[in-house]
Amino acid sequence: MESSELRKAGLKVTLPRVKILDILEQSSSRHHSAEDVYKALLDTGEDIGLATVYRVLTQFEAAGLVKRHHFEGGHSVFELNEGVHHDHILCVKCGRVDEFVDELIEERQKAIAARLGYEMTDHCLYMYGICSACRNKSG
Amino acid sequence: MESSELRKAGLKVTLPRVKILDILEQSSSRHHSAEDVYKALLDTGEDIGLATVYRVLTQFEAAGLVKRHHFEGGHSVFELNEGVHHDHILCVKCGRVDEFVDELIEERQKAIAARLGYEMTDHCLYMYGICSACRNKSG
DNA sequence: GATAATAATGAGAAGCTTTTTCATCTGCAG
DNA sequence: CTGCAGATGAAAAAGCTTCTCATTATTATC
Ligand SMILES: [Mn+2]
Ligand SMILES: [Mn+2]
Ligand SMILES: [Zn+2]
Ligand SMILES: [Zn+2]
Repeated sequence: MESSELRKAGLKVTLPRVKILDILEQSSSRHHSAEDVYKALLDTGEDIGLATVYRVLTQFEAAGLVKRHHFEGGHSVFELNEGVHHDHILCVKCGRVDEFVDELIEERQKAIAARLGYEMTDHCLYMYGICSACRNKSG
Repeated sequence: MESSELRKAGLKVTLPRVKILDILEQSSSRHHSAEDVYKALLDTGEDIGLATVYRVLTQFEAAGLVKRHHFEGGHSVFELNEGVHHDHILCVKCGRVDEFVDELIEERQKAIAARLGYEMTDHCLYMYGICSACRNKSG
């Protein structure tokens, strides 16, 4: 239940927070912009302000409930934090997103950070390309 | 000489383009925001508009003269395109940037894209951490 | 269940980076 | 040298995100 997750995260259980968490958990897609979430709220008849959506998503991020990404194009994209790190590959034609994990890459990254004297706090790997569906469509 | 590089890229040799290319080539740092370039122009007494800086950098990117990156924080960062792909690790305290290439990671990325059915067009790996200088300073 | 203290919300204004508009200017082909 | 396509600068606008502040909701306490 959402309310216990919110309480566990040290957040008051308010209607906007419950509804936003609900959308993140129930939606068929994993990656949402703030605008996506806002529109989904409107669709379900909830009258929640865009400023609140941004605020709540930022709080969820601080609480570790969601992860924020910066896919090409500048704006932020959020997804539920399931606790397992993964990276992304995006189709530049249709916006499809696939996720993957590669332990060998993760290891190499750690080694590189260590060699360059950094204590790594975060890392992200974005690949961009044309998915097979889009290649079949447009040649 | 800058003018021949510009001509080779199919761009008219104008004062703003020459000066901006000059800054990218002469500056001690490799990675510049549009604002950085604009300020550097002001410092050298050139009265070139910020809109022109953005326009020219975007044209340079299209011409392959520079690479654009999106480091954490949203705004674009530009560097001269020396033709060799590389990735970046950034210090979240002081903003230091180091560059690296890892052939093994590059290979794995290609394999992953192929496995997921993508024809890769671009990829970037960003690591964030605390550099050794900053760790020694603040414990 | 009612009350008070505290935190959250919504609407709109504002902030920041980047792009667009448009009148003026400039590089360069002829 | 001339003329014109293309480039420029200033200001306005766009797009995403954050801030402000008056109002409202939640939660701890009685
Ligand atoms: Mn994901
Ligand atoms: Mn670089
Ligand atoms: Zn696609
Ligand atoms: Zn540092």
